[in-house]
Amino acid sequence: MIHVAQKNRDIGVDSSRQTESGPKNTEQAIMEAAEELFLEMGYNQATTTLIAKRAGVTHAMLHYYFRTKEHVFMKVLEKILGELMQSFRPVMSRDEPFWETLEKGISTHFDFLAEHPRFAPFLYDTMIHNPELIDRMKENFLPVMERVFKFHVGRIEEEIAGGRICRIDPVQLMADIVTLNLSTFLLMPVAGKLTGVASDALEGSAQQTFARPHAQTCLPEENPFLEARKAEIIALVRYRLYGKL
Amino acid sequence: MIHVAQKNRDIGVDSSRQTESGPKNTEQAIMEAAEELFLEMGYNQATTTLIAKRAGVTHAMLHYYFRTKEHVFMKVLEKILGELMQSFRPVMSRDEPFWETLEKGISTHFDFLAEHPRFAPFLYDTMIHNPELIDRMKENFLPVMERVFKFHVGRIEEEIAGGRICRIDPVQLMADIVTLNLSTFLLMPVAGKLTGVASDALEGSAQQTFARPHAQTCLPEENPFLEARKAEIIALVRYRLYGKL
DNA sequence: ACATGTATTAACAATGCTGTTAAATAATAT
DNA sequence: ATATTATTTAACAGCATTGTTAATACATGT
Repeated sequence: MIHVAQKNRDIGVDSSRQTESGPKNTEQAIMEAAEELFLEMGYNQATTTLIAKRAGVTHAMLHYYFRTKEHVFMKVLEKILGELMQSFRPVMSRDEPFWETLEKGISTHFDFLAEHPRFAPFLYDTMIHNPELIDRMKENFLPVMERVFKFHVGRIEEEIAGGRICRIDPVQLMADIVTLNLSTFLLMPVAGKLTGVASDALEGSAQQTFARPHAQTCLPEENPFLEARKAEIIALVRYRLYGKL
Repeated sequence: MIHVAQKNRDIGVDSSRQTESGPKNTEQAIMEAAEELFLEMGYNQATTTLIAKRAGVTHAMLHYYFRTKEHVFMKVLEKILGELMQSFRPVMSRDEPFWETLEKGISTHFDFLAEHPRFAPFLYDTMIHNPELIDRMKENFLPVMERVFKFHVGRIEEEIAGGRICRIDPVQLMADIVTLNLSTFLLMPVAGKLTGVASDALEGSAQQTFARPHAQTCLPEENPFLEARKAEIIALVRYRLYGKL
């Protein structure tokens, strides 16, 4: 195997002004391999040796560029959470009607998870097995999430006060939305195993988890199951708020 | 430390006719410690050395009674899944009206997860990181789960055909129910970390995960949050089926 | 050409994990 | 009492993992 960094050095690649994707210098090759493997297998299972191997680099290089496994992980997590935070920027408009905003919020959340199908399992796994790693990241991304959350809770409360939707605990409704969206990518792949039935409906769609490493994105528009699932989640919330028994 | 088996042998305890709970003979002490640790930390993190230590037994004893770590795990999993299957027995009556049956199904599912709060995280974790262990158990418990699932799908289809509920994909509805219930115990503890808000609402309730090992049960009746959550999930499904926009 | 800092390699140290084994100890049957 | 079987211990083998290090190759400026 020709090691990336060596190869690039041979052909005189300047690592500081790369534009295309794909492995460039050793450090970046390690970062990319690490992101893949951490998302595929979680922190504990993704060994530094494996990461180095996928990066096409000797194992010692990882410890040369990033002192420890934790340092690699923090860099990777930082990158992913940055993308997450960005995706929520356009949802915070007070100019739109309530339902349009809420639907856009649900949809945006769902779409982000669809575009990063391994993010939900990865995050959950990390919180369970390595909560200290998440805690150390909190300061950076928690305030953003909290602002989004409170924005929607506030708007729900306004609508209830105005009698335009049914009385409901806003936190419960947010819990409904968040868990339904996350579950689509967290539990559905596994649900088939439990029921023996849903697996047909899920075929080739949300079926990627840690166990199915290499599916990178799955957009609802291109995937009938995800499209249907997203519509169902929005329907659930709409009936809950506007349906009359 | 006085080792259980030794101690019990000293005082002449007959392991075959024990009735009370708590460690009896060495084998049972290992089983109980293993169940605790597997549920707390998952298969990979629960080392045989740790299990033996908690059982108050030397590490070699574990390999004497159960040849391998896998054998211990299979025994434990068998026990837990047995309890799961039992809990679903009373839900399969065709004599009740549709909504009563469905509500009972939702409630039973929710209550089982509430009584075994670490079961959902544990099962999910095992399916992600050690799917082969689950697969080997499939024959025993999958048919039961599948029968329950198909029973409800069938009844939903009948109700739709009779025009008594709105038209909806039964699999989607089942997905809603299963994921909402599971999520309560799978994602809620973690949701607080993400939003920074829900954590107040969850205080001291579903807050136990792998990270909070020692909470054994949490019944909805004794826990305002869980009671509210269960009611909300049932409400969601009811509005979805019977609500008019 | 040479000096200097950077990148890379291979080998190793330390730790922790699963599983084994030989010997010791206790219980039980005869 | 003695032989036999079941239980327990301590030590160890083998492996994987994280992280280190000493030596080497390369790049670049002078």
